[in-house]
Amino acid sequence: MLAFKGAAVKEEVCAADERSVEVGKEEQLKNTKTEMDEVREENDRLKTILAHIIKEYQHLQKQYFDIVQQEQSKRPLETTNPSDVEEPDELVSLSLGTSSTGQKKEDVISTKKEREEDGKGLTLGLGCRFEGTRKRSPNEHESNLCSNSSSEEAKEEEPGEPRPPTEILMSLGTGDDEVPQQLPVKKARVTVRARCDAPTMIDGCQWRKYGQKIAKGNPCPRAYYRCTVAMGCPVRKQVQRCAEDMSILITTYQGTHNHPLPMSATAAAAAASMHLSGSSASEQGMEEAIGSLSSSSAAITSLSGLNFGLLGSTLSARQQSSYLPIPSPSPASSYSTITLDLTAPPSSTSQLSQLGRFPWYSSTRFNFPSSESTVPASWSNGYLSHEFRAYHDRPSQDSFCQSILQKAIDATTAPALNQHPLADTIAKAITSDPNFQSAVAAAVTSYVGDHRSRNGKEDVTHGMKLKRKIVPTVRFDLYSSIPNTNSSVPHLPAAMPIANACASS
DNA sequence: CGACTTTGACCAGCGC
DNA sequence: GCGCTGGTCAAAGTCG
Repeated sequence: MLAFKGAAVKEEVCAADERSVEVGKEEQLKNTKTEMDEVREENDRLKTILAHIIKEYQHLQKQYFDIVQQEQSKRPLETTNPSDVEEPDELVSLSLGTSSTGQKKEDVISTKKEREEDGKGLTLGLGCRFEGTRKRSPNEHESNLCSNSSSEEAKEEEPGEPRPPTEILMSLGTGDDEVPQQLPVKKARVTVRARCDAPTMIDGCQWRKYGQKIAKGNPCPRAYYRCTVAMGCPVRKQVQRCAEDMSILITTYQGTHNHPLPMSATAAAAAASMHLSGSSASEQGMEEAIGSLSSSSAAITSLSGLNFGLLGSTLSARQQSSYLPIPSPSPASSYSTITLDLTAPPSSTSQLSQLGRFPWYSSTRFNFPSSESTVPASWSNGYLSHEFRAYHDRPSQDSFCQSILQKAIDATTAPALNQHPLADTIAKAITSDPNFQSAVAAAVTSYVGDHRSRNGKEDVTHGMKLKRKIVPTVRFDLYSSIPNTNSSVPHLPAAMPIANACASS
């Protein structure tokens, strides 16, 4: 009897176990389904983003052709009136860097050629203009983010041969891939410092090593890589370990991608743009320049690159070569270097307290508890998914990131004593993702590439070179759209609030 | 065998 | 003009 009872109890226990197992399986199934749904939603969202990007691209292309046509129709007049070439009104309206004539007044010794360069500054000339608040040497004049275009053109251009705005416009954002046309130029560079054990950071692009050299002041060899994603892509990167801390990998990007970025890198760009856009960049004149552009969606979306560029220029205005605790690759060079320091130890408000001194630098100086920046397969879609979900998990992404930006900006403008624990907390939260370093790195590549023209290739069909400066558009689209979890439609207007947030500084 | 890396040579820019 | 340095080239070597 007892034995029977015992058997019955056993059976009950077994049944209970089976039920619990079934329940567990059901829950697992449920979770899996939920995850699948999330992935599906995310996929849809990405599709929407892609569609939007394409749409924007087409829109910009159309606008560009319109401008080309307009310029072509005006060309005869311009050839008879060289003064127009020096300061083309339309360039001013389109130029992010020529809106201020005050700058030219400051350049007492500016020659005609220099003025021509100013006229050519256009989008990348942004930095030039905002650096106008200080005196610059001729060298410095080239050494900023705008130098990509302006200095290149200055060298490409034969002195005394002012180009009509059309040509100037065409050559803007010139791709470095146009080797035959380009002499060695001074370019904006972006340096990323990150703790990384791998020889190089995985940033979504393919790189081929083409050289290695021992640089002065650093026993660690510097490796030279070029982008091999597309044939003739001019983007280069230098990788070197920090002499003081071998675990820190210093990656310097320069050049312009002449191809669409891999999705992973593009996505990373979006992720990082969120951070990079949030610095103290906006100045009044900048806003005005932006305003002259903001009549089109292209202009709006250009804010991204604009903003970024401005960040760099703002930075360079205060600190050429910005924050470089390591020996600068080329002290004598007039490169404008933006440094993203991703190596800061976890801490404290003290970092934000530095914002006032190094707005750009500090705005990107978030903590990365994980020292591993190389994430195997991190740039697969899986990573993408992870990355986005990480953002999505946060409520109201826009307000979230804007809050961060705003806080960072507040910290920038506030005295060091007036610190923002909230901002710090948020900064820590958003950067707690171990993949973020790679995200920023990829963003940098993206930026370096996007900063000027993505399609620097010659458009033979028009018998002229099409050098468009539209890529920041794409990146900003991503920026403004990806973080949004609630809306499947990229909400471009988000660009403006963000820009405003920057402007608020 | 092709792609990639290594490494010495070469070139250009800069300072003196 | 010379030397130093960074950056790039290209031949040779390596790897899968």
